[in-house]
Amino acid sequence: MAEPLLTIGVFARRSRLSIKALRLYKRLGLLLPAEIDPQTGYRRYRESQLFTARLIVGLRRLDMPLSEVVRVISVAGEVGASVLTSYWEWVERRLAAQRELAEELRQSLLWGESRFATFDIRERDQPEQIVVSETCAVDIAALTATTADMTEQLTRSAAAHGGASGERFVIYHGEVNEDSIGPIEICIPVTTESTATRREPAHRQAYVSVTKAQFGWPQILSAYDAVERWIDQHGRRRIGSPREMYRADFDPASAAPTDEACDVIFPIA
Amino acid sequence: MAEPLLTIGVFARRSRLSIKALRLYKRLGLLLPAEIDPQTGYRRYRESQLFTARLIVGLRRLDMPLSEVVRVISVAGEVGASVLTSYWEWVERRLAAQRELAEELRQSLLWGESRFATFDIRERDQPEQIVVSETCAVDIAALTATTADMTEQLTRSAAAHGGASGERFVIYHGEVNEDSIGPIEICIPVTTESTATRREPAHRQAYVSVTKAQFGWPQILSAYDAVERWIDQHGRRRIGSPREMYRADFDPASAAPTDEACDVIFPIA
DNA sequence: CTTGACCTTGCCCTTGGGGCTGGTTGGATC
DNA sequence: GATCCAACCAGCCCCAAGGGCAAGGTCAAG
Repeated sequence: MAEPLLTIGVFARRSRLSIKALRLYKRLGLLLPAEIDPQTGYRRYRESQLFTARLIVGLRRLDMPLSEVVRVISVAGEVGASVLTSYWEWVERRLAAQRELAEELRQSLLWGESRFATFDIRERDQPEQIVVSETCAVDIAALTATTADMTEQLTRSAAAHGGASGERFVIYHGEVNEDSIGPIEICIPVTTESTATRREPAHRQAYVSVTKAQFGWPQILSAYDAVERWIDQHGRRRIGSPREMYRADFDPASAAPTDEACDVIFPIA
Repeated sequence: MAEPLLTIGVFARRSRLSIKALRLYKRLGLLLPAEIDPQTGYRRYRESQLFTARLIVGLRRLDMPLSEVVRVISVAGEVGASVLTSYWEWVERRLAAQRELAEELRQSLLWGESRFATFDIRERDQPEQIVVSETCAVDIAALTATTADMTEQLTRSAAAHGGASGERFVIYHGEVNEDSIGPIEICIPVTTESTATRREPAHRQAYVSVTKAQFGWPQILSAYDAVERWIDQHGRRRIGSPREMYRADFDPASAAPTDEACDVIFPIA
């Protein structure tokens, strides 16, 4: 016997989707009515479609975008479950980062701008360096993984050039903002020159040391800003892209929030 | 000496807000330029406004709506921090609920519709009851708290009418959906009639017991649906609003997932 | 036959901007 | 003084994921 067909109103009530949503999902091909009366345009749904509809309700309550919902329901079963799992892991990662940021912002609100004053900007001369380097463009999500990868590669490369002779640094040639990072160049100083190395010219630099607590995104922007402000106020002039030099002995996992993680550096005239 | 004014471009770069966002925030009164050239319309920002701008960047990264961001930055300091804190608590609460739901959905994807078949729908006669009751409309977020509140009130009221003579139940007179709940009526059966009581007439009812695991939102909808389907398929007819009757011995904190939490009930003809 | 509930499409609204266009302006150079 | 380009302005349409409403067609009960 044929499954009874439900009108859109009944289907909406029983699925807890709105009629508007059902029409949208039909347009998007997400949940197609079992049949559409060619005369009247009335939609009819099968009762068995309620399962899919409820699944969509649930996934939307997780704020999963419809484009991803499509992927889950079109390949239901284990594959769909794995899409859901990886989406949820993404949500949890994002939330963990936001949670840290929320705490930072709370402190910032309580202490006001005083945090800005605590930066201790200095200047120094940086002699010429021979470096092995690699340039790439990544977004902020992939930043950590990519730099780790590239650092490992470069460390091997450095070994072939007399070994690292200083601490690695990253030059941010392009704009660094929330969802895209201009080209970045990872450099490791080495002792021996070759065709695989380049010379980073000597220059004077203004810099500040930032702690692990100040190192995250976007907290570190305050450090950049403090240095830029210092440069303005002290009549210096920027002459190159900013860079970050990492402490070799810094381990994000074990470091205390007040341990120094890196220097934020601007070359100046 | 006067603070130097920054053009919108410079201010955007240093705050990491987009020019588009800055223009929007001006329209909304969220972050007003220090001055606007009456001839050219060029905006100029004070350097000190960078602090606010960065705060906004951070709050937006927490997905805080601009309407709430306004509240934080307009009352910065402790009050702003408390707005942030309560927003963040809301986020965490929401995420905790979503996390549970995600796990439910994962199971659902893996097991398919088989979960539907496990409902054991029955019918029974419900004799007339004398009840003390209270009706209100709440949204789903306040549902738990409100019902707890009202239950407490009614329990006291019931004590004045001979004490509770049965298990409390809630009649859902209106549509129950994600962000609004039609009027709900909380009822406690009592022994003694008075002007504060009403009679709930005798009727036959179809019902199913749901476990703690099925009790959450929107999982419980499957139970409602199973009963409705049963009613259709067995030629019965609904004659009233659905209700949930809670087990007196059910404690959400200590119950196992398979413990029965309540009955989902539809009066039938 | 009428009434009211239900259904259709279509248009504009939301949030927080992004993208693009066309028209000024500012500062530097020729 | 002329030119040139980068920066700036306002204004328009676009996104997701629908909500609200209007104008009109359909269905079933009384």
